[in-house]
Amino acid sequence: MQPLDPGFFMRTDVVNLARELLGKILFTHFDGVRTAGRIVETEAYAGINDRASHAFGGKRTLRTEIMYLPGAHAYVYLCYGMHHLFNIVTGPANLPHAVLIRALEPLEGIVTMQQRTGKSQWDLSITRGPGNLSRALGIQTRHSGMSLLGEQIGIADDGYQYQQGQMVIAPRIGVAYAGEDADLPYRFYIRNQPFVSGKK
DNA sequence: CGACCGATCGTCT
DNA sequence: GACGATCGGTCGA
Repeated sequence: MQPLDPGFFMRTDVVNLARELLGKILFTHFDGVRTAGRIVETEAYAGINDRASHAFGGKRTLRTEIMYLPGAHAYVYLCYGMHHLFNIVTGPANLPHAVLIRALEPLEGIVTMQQRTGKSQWDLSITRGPGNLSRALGIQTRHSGMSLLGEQIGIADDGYQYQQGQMVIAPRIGVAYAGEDADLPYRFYIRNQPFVSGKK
């Protein structure tokens, strides 16, 4: 178990990067409590030329300014008024690329995850879907802009690697508003992995 | 199964 | 004032 090379987050090929994040570990360490899970589903958001990206057209607002930070920062925003969606900012400063983490296989702190999500029994939905996994790991919009190279939130590598044949490439979910870009093959997930979101 | 719907609120126009 | 990078429930076939 070791942190990723910081240079990994500075790469400009966000789509490849999203695929390579499959199998890595997302962890949080808040108030002495650690929770972690293996990333099994991601989506790439390719900056100013991607109609599905909050930074499309070079849009800069108080919220999206975080996307323009250099790589290895968290971009967290509130969706539908209730879900905190966690993204990894990638690339150099002022290249607003990001990878949305959509699902995890729980690894550590499962009891804490159940407490945070209010689930009394084992349930696949605990880290299935971007809103659910953020709740399980305690990630909120107040963490937007936080470094992923510190103690509290980060990406780790335990050497586990999925085979190419286990990875599925697909269009992103919930971006119909993006016109043609809604069909871009920017979603990556592990075949037959029960925590992967989406229908069936 | 699939389609639809309500919850809920920060952000931007 | 409108709108979501969602989720979980309901309803009908």
